[in-house]
Amino acid sequence: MSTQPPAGDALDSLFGALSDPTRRLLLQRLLAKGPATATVLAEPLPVSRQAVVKHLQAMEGAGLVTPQREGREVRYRATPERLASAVGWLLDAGGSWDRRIDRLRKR
Amino acid sequence: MSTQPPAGDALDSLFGALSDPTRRLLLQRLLAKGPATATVLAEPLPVSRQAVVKHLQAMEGAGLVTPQREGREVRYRATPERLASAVGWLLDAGGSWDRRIDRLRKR
DNA sequence: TCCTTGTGCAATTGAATGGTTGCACCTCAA
DNA sequence: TTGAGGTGCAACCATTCAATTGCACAAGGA
Repeated sequence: MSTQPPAGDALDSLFGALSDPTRRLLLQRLLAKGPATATVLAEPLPVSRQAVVKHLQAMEGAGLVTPQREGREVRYRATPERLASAVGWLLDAGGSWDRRIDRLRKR
Repeated sequence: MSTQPPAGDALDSLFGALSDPTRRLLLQRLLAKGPATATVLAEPLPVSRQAVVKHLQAMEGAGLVTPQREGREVRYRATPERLASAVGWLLDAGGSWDRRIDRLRKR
């Protein structure tokens, strides 16, 4: 039930969210170093805080991230469960067409 | 080397290609029923042939499909090897944060 | 109480995207 | 040789998207 039925729309926003390098970076950063606020996340990046906020909102829409208010700040936490949906679709589509996928299946 | 080096750009176009429902559909169709021309692929769809051509070009840019001229037609063949790149990145990013991914890893 | 810091909201801009139509060109079969 | 079917190219349009800026507002700390 959980890794199975990513309805079309969900896959749209999911893959869409992953198609941007900044967003992939944000996701990796959140996964590696834990929750953080948009302001902090924007610091090392060459874009404004607002830009980061928008990216995070897109990611939230895709279910990749969850905002959590704490006092006057908002920490975003990575919720990578949805990544499994993407993997699921890919394995499903790729099926047994590619040896490389079979290899990944079993690794 | 093969499932490894999805340089940023490659992932952009790859996930980007997968973020559109029509393109996912085309890919599945090509995988399921083998190579076909843009004209044929467009028939059951609610969009024009040219729209399909553009989608196929985007997919070609992502390495998901390869055009092959045969006489006066062009058959597009699915080349799902790149899907492994996507899966690779997802597993890498997801790491061991999600039980569901671990499950998929071993299935 | 002030003042600073972090968020949220809105308007704007420029570029990318998805789609269409029209037409020229090439290939092949009568 | 003529005509029909399949492609390719280009212009165009509407929508979405990434990003910026400016400003108002909430929450803590001095």
